[in-house]
Amino acid sequence: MRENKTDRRIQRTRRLLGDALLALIEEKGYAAITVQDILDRANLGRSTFYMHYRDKDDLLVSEFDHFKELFEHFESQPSAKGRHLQSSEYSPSLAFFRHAGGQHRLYKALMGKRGGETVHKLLYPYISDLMKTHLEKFIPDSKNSAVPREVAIHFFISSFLTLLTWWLDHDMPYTAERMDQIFQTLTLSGFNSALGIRLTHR
Amino acid sequence: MRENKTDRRIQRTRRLLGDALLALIEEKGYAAITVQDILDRANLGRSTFYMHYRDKDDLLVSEFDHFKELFEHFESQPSAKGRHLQSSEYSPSLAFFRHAGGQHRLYKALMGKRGGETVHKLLYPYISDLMKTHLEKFIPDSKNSAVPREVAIHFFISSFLTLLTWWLDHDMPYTAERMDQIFQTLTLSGFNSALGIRLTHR
DNA sequence: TAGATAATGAACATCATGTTCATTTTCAAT
DNA sequence: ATTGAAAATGAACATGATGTTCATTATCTA
Repeated sequence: MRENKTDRRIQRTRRLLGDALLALIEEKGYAAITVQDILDRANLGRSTFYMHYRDKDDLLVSEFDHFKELFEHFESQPSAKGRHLQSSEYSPSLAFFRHAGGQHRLYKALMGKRGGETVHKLLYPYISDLMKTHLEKFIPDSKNSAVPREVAIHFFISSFLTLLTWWLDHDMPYTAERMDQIFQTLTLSGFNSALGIRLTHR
Repeated sequence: MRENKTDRRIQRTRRLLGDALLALIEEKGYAAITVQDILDRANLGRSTFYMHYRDKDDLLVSEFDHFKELFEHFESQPSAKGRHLQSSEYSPSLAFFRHAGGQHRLYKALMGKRGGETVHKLLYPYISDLMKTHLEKFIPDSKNSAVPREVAIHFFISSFLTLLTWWLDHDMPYTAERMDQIFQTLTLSGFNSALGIRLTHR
């Protein structure tokens, strides 16, 4: 079958472009990268790029999609490395920290400082959805909490992203487990007193 | 004296450019703005812009400097509106929330989502310095805290910026005092258990 | 009124973007 | 091995933003 081979050829080109992008993000930051930089790095012709992607952002988005696939695959391993998926104790934050530990390069390029705004605009809603689903279980409907529910959730998600980014930008000086524990220590009691609930703090 | 008049003329031009920039940031976000946009909005000639600023970023930085001047002036009013400067209870976060309330436009353009990365790179160190000075007083040297001091401080400052940004982007649905209280509720207990100290929570 | 300084806008060189197209490479099918 | 379809190529091009230059005009002080 031709299709398989052709696909492989296309995938190879795309991977070259994606790898070049990731490497360049680490070197000079996303904003400073030009399409020509990517082409030079990947040793590909100009029109090749536009054959696969609309523009620089489109390539970045496809790298982000790649990250999502990897993460979701990682998550779907029932208990591969992770005894972290036992229903009641499942914590999306720990899953992210763990996965990031194994996918240093991709995570650092996308979520580190040098990744830039575009990624953040994709990342926030993605993590937000995951966390919200998780949090919904714990948050009561109480109207008279000390802090508006919306603000507390935003705080919680932003704190996680802040710490993940910090960790990656500092070359992961602590284990994923320690980072998650730090995250929980910093946010959980505030989150609890804000909403008048108690999340289990492992 | 000639200087006064000339200065006034220059200042007028600069203000036109700055105002145009701020308005455009609110409309389309900093990244999407072109120098020509600013010129059209301000009704000025192309070369006039480059007579005053090196590039778009230079103009933005000067707006940021303007913000700092305003804030420092606001802070130096011994007790203008604020009984918020009584030494022991002084809180930089409340000062910011209050000042932002009175300078909605400038703050929203600079610190809101649409302000972009450049401002954040200026803003973080600025707020960081202010807060650190404030925090130093409370943080002991203890080496065996639950969370590395560096991480806790980063968390604290980032949380503040996150909430300030959220507040501005949502058109300040709460008073400055309420926002500061929210900020303290969300962060202080975590910060305390992280470092094993107790900040006074007004 | 004269002299100095600021503002102007047209023209220009440079650079990145995204498109087009004729040509070449690659590979599966025969 | 040959062929034909899909993919890769790179030169050429149009467009639009950037930042500079300069001769001219406007503005204000002395």
